[in-house]
Amino acid sequence: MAADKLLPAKERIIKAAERLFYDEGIQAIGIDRIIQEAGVALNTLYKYFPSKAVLVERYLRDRDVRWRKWFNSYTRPEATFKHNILSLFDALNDWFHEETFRGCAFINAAGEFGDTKSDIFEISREHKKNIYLDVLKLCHDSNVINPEKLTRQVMIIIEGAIVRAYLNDDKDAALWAKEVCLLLLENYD
Amino acid sequence: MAADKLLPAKERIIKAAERLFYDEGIQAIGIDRIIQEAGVALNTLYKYFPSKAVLVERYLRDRDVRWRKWFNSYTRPEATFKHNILSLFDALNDWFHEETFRGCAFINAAGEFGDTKSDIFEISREHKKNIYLDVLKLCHDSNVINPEKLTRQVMIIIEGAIVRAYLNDDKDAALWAKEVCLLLLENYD
DNA sequence: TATTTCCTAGAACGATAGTTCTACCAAGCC
DNA sequence: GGCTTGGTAGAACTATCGTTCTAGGAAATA
Repeated sequence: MAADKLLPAKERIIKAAERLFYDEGIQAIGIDRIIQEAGVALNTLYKYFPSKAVLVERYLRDRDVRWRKWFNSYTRPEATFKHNILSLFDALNDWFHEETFRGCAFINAAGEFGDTKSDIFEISREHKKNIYLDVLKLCHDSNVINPEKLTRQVMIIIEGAIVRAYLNDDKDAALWAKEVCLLLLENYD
Repeated sequence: MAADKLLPAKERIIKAAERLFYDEGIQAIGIDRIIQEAGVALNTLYKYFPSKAVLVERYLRDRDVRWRKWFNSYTRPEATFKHNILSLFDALNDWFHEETFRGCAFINAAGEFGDTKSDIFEISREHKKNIYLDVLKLCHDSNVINPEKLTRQVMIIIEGAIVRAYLNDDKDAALWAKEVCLLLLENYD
């Protein structure tokens, strides 16, 4: 409907799909809703994306890159690894308070399709692994004995905060999580 | 197909629906699959459940009760609250190592439907709140100053472990989580 | 024997949604 | 002018799926 007519059609499709998929779920959104929201013809969509599945993949892969880029932007190379890890919870806190927050797109996608649609599930797994690796890189800069273990525990706190913020509507979950993480970082052997 | 013919039809339907919904997702399972798995006729299903939505609700409500009953069975009234809370992670550890583990049914359901199908989303929210209240009750038996805050933080660790165990295939997530929780309990003001 | 209850088998309806097809328009370029 | 490119509009095909309908069987009860 009210899509920016300035962008080329393909970009408008991607933008519309992303918003709708995240807001209302992948299976809940039909092609019709997407072309309506993007303001393009049905033919145009199928010209750029041969099937809905391809568009969904594109949505997830794009979001993986963009989300992590945004997430990591809260860290700085010159800061201590403790400071950087704690900063991630500031990112979460900002996210949770956004009007558009509707949980983790990948947890939701995995919930929609499970192992059955293995493509989508695998992308979700990769996303989670990618975040893990990003955090692991932060820990590697420290003199922590077991960075893998620490990263796993940090990731547990991060994922838990996301779920709580969404399903328990606890928008301050990042604050409580940050406290726990601080405790973890200070008491780490 | 190979359903116990001993149980009455309604029970077989519930059992089949539960297994299929949890294993493959709610939207992924059609009525046909359920009646096939339960070994009942289509008419029989519609006799007991006027619509799929009703059956889904039944599935979720039943699972909420059963899951929490199982979860709480790891605690004992005579034990200290610290011991009881840590025992919850033993429960999670057992769960994660089950062959049938496929994450939290309610996180998955919420991911499938989002706020759109508000009934299902609300049941998922209630489930999460119920667990929170169960844990809060454990904390109330202690002399902790701020039991609500502690409970929130414990819940973050629990939810995080579940997500990690599922989406990162980290079956030992409960062990790392238990360590974090121990740290939290020992350093609590 | 008649009747009710519980169940089965399978066709059929109706809506939705992904996908394809036909027809057409406007702009830029050779 | 003719051709390609990129787009629109909308009908139509196809499959799936939730749901309803018809017909009938088997066992218990009156």
